[in-house]
Order: sequence, then C-alpha cells, then structure tokens
Amino acid sequence: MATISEIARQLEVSVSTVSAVVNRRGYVSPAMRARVEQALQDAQYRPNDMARGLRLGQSHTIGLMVPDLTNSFFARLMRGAEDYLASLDFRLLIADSREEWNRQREYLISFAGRRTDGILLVPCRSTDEQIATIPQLVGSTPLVFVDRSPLRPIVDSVLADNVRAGYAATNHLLELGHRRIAILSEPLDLLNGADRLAGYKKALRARRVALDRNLIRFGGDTEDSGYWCGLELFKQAPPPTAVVVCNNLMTLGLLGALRDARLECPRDVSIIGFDDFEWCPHLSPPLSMVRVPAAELGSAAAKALMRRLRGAEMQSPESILLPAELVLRKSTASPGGSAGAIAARKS
Amino acid sequence: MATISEIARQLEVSVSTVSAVVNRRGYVSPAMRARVEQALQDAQYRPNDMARGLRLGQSHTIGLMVPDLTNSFFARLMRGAEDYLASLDFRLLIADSREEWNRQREYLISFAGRRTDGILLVPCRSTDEQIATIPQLVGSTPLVFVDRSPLRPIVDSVLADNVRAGYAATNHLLELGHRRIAILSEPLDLLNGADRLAGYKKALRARRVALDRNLIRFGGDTEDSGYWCGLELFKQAPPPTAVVVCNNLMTLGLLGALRDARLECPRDVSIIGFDDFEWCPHLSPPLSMVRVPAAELGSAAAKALMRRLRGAEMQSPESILLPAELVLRKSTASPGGSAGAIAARKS
DNA sequence: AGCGAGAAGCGAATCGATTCTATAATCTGT
DNA sequence: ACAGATTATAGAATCGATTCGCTTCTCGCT
Repeated sequence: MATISEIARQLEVSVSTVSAVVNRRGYVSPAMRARVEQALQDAQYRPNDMARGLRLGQSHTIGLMVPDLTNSFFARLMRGAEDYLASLDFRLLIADSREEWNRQREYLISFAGRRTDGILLVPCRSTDEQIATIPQLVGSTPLVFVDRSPLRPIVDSVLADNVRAGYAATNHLLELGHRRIAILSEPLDLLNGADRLAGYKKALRARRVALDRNLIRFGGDTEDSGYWCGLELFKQAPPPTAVVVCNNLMTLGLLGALRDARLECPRDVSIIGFDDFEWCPHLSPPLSMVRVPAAELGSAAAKALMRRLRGAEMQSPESILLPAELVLRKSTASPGGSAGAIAARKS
Repeated sequence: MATISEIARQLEVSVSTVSAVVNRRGYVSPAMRARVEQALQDAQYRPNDMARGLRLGQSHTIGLMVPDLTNSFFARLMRGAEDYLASLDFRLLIADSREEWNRQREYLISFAGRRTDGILLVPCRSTDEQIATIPQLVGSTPLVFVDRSPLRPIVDSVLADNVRAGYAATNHLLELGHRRIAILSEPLDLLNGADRLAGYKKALRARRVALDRNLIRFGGDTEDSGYWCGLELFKQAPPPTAVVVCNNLMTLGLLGALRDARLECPRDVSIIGFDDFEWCPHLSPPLSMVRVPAAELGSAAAKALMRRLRGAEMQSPESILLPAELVLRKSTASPGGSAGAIAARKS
C-alpha cells in the first residue's frame, strides 16, 4: 500500500506538500493540488492511521466493552454509542468481556496499548479490589461507566434510574393485588443490581407489605440461573404469586422453570422482567417489561466521555440517570386469575 | 503514559536494552533484566501498539464486519472468530454495516487505514458493481467472505451448505404432506439467498411438485419485510399450508402476520425458519428451525484467513461449506391439522 | 600470552505520517 | 525599482517502538 513519501518521490515534490493536500491545510497552488490529488487517486492512497496516531498522540478511537455482545440489550447500547461517535468521526473498538474479569482485564490493557482516546465500560461482575485496579490498567485514559457501575463510583457513570424502575415494576404488581411478590435479583456487587432491589423494597415498604427474605433470590446474567432460582421459588409453600426478574436472560430462564413446574403465566403467576427486547411480543405470553433505554445509555455515555475529552478533565465524577419505562403486555394479571392487562403508563 | 525512552533515561540505559527486556530477546544480564522489569512495573509501562505496529508493518488485528450486530446470529459468529483469534493473540476489530453499503465502505476503508492484517466480511446487500470495488477499498489486505458471499466468489469464502439446508427444510414439509409450500426468500444478490432458494426448488422437483411463482416472495433481513410478505402470502386463494422462511428476523415478522391474519401455527400453517436462536424454544409455538452453525462459521473463517496470512498467498479462492442442522420443535405439522412433531434428525 | 567466541549493552536508522521553520518566488504599493 | 508582505514549496525534527551492527568486556583454550 502506497505511502506519502512514495507519492512525493514519484511526483518529485516534498512529503509536506502531499501532506498539505491530504489534510487540506497550508498553501498549495491549485495546479499542484490537482496533480497531487490525481496521484493519490491513482495510487489508492490511504493514510496509515498508526503513523498518524503516533505522531498526533491520539487515535480517534473509543473503546467499548460490554459483558455479552449476544445480548441484544448491549448490542443496542453499542449502536447508540456508535451513532453519536461516528458523527464526530470517532471509531469504536468493541470488546466482549463475557462477564469474565480476566478477559475484561486483557481488553482494557489492549485498549490502553492502542492508546484509545477514551473508554466506555459496562463492567463485568467483579470484586471491589478488582474494580479498584481498573485505573491502573488503563492509565490516564478517560473512562465512563455505562449501565452498570461500582457501588462507590470513581469516575463518571451513565445509568438507568434503577431505583425508580424497580419501584415501578413492584408497584404495578402491588396495584394488581399481589402480596407475595418475589424478586430474581442480580448480585449486589454493582450498582444497578443493588438499586433495583432497593426499588423493590421501597415499593413494599410504601404499601406496608412485609419483606420476606425467602422471596429474594440472586441469579446471574444467564438463562440457567433464572431457571434454577425459579424452580426453587416455586417449591415454597405458599409460592409467590408474582415475580420481578432483573434482567432479560433470567426472564427466559424463569419462563422455562414455569413450564417445567406446570404453572401458567399470568394465571398462576405474574412476571415482569427487565431490559425489553424485540421478540418479547412474540413470546408466550407476551412479556411485560421494564424497558431500559439501551441506545440512549450508549449515546449519553459517549457524550459524557467526549465532554471529558475536551476539557473538563478535572471535574469530580458525575452520574447521569436515564428514566426507564414500564411496558405492559400479557404476563401480569391480578392474583385471582382474572386477566389484568392494564394500559401502559410511564414509570 | 510512560514510553520506552523515558524508562531508559531514568535507568540510564539504552532503549534497545529496555526493548530487549520487554520482548525477551537478545542478551540481557539477569541483574539488568531485574532492574528494568522493576522500572517497567513501577511506571505501569504498556508498549504503544501504534508505534510497534508502524515499525513492524503489522497490527496483529483482524477486522470483522457484520450486517447487524443486534442479530444474535452474527454475534455468535463473531464469538467463534474471536475465540480462535484470541488464542493466536490477535485482536478483533468489530464493525456493523447495518446492511448499508456506505457504512460498509467507510468501515472497510477504516480497516485498510489501520492496516488490519486481514478482514472477515459478512457482506451487506449490494450490487455487483459495488462488490467489485471491494478489493480496491482494502488494498492488498487478505479478505475472507463469511456466511454470505457474492455469486461469483473472488476470494475465499466460508458458508453454510445452504442448498442442502433449503432442501432439508422443504423436504421435511413435503414429508409431512404439504404441497402448497411457500418460501420467504432473501434477495438473490448473494450466494446464500440464492442457494437456499435453489435447495427449495430442488426438493420440490424431486417430489414432482410444480413450482408456483406466487409462493415465492423476497424479503430483506428485517422483521417488517417478513410481516408484509407474510400478509400477502395469506391473501392468496388458496393460501399456502406451509412456509420456509430464510432468516430469523423475517420469521419473527411472519409470526406477527399470522397473528394479524388470525391463523394459528401449526394448525393452519406450518413454519420452518433459518438461523436458530436462543429464545426459539420460548416462542409460541416453539419454532422449528434450520440451525446454521454461526460460531463454527466464524472460527472456520478466521482459520482460513490465518492460513492465507502465513503463506498460501497465491492460491486460488477456496470455498468451505459447513453443514446445517434441522431442529424440529412445534411449528410444523401435517396439513390436515394433526400434530406432527417428528423426532429431530440431521439434515 | 594471545586469540577468538560469545555475552552485554549502546547508538542510530527506520516505519509513515505531521508540522515547524526556512527559503524562494511572486505580488503590492509608493 | 524596491521594501515588505504573501504565497508556495522544501527540509528536518518528531512521535515510540524495533533491530541491525558495532564496541567493549570476559572467558576459555592452547
């Protein structure tokens, strides 16, 4: 592939002239410009981004790490970030930690090695000590947490308003008349898991419904964990009449557990999940969900990161909350068994 | 972030010595090695990949472009490629063309600019002329088509055995007794769309069932196109009793069309889709699918690309076909209406 | 003692761009 | 016609690594 100095030699001009043409800056006569542009065309010249990045000390690249790219929630988040960044002519480097700290670690080091200008991180589950090492891994690269963040935020974060979302989901079930409401929570190591559970507790307290520890289960971000936690829940006597499920994969798992326990939704048990996805309307039954605005999280995070990049270096960590929306379909009903699909409303 | 020469100056040694330690090559005394390693540790040194790549003339990076990252099929394909490449210490640069030629074009140029060592391309729908320009966009970067390829392959490609898959799906319906079998095909600009349709035709011919042009519809890779094509199909008199749908998004759309046309699956119409996905078992009804081995496509393509990279430059284009598998659930039955779930078998 | 081999480390060129400075050429106004 | 400004181009340093060749030093062997 042609280099700028090859072009210059061939034209018998200096590299600085060719560079001036490529970057449209400096004084170049129209005649010279035309001659150079023709040569660039002919040679299929593409500037070497590594050389350019080395010289400029920046790569025009943002790293984005998510815990599971096959989860459409994160794919949509990525699109939101990509749309915004592409408009500023930044490229996105995508990495998938698969919820494994070691992968995440390797990728962060790789981001640092490539000198990405900034990093958007949906952190994988990890211990506090691991989280604390992140700044050392990425050096001085600006970083923004998206969707998930450590309990004690160390840098900017962009999250859904999970307390309100958890509250709204639980409250909807309470309004339908449920009193034995279970929750399939995420681990509490990250803020969104903790916040959703907090919202759940808050809603119960507001209605003076006693908290039953047996109705709180902790799963992971897998279908399996939803399945097994679900089976355990329904083994209890009396079983819960409704379940709040804190992410989409666990929701699918719970659906499987219902099937195997020969329970019908929403007749025997109501379900409300998190992280709406495209095929929810086609499931049986069509699932009521808390729709977390994935794409908006991505773009808002990208925006926050860019703000850090240009100036604003030294400001204290900031946390942005985006509202989530309750989408009601057919998986929730009154505990008696009567159909109870209620008009959708904002949380 | 520390550079190699800063480390060298601080230690009062030459950069070549530090480099030798970093890369474990050349003669360095144990004492010196220890001293340098300590300094590297302390300074959190990470080699600058841009500088290294510039010098070495290679980036240790492979570009992967897919038409839709929110489609779990492509996400799984990506994982297959990533797993294999990570084991060789290559990094993956992921791009999402969103089925738009211009995006794909920009990303390919960006890949070339970064001097990716190779490219894995699931091409977006495009005209023959557009396809023909691809080699110019990427220069001499080795390229492998994955999952989709142009009708006349110009470089290596790794595909599913789509003729056999289309044949198997259609044949299954024929065996159940269907005679009016529609197909929701993809456009014929790329090989897999054409091949699946060819398999369909071949199966009909083998059973001496006449081809009805009205039963062949062309959609895109969207839920919408599946919905509208589906509505049109069922407006006909007599309507088809079964449909082969050539990708997963159209399948979801068709499901919506069935609902709106008040048809029940499989009682009124049988459906068999392509590109199995995780939540198929939870749909209503659980969908029978042709499972295309997404991860295997990804890893096989990565493997083929690496083969090109080390030697084998000058060999003629090669095409690898991977078998697809028929997964039968509850969306297919005999046309009379009797349930007809049949034990799964290999295609 | 003399010689060569190998070890240990240094210095400089190089990759492909950008950009500052220097210089040559042209133009402007009086 | 000439000082001074402006325009057009060339040259060289620089970014952060790698790597080749060179020098110096230490041994071991005869």
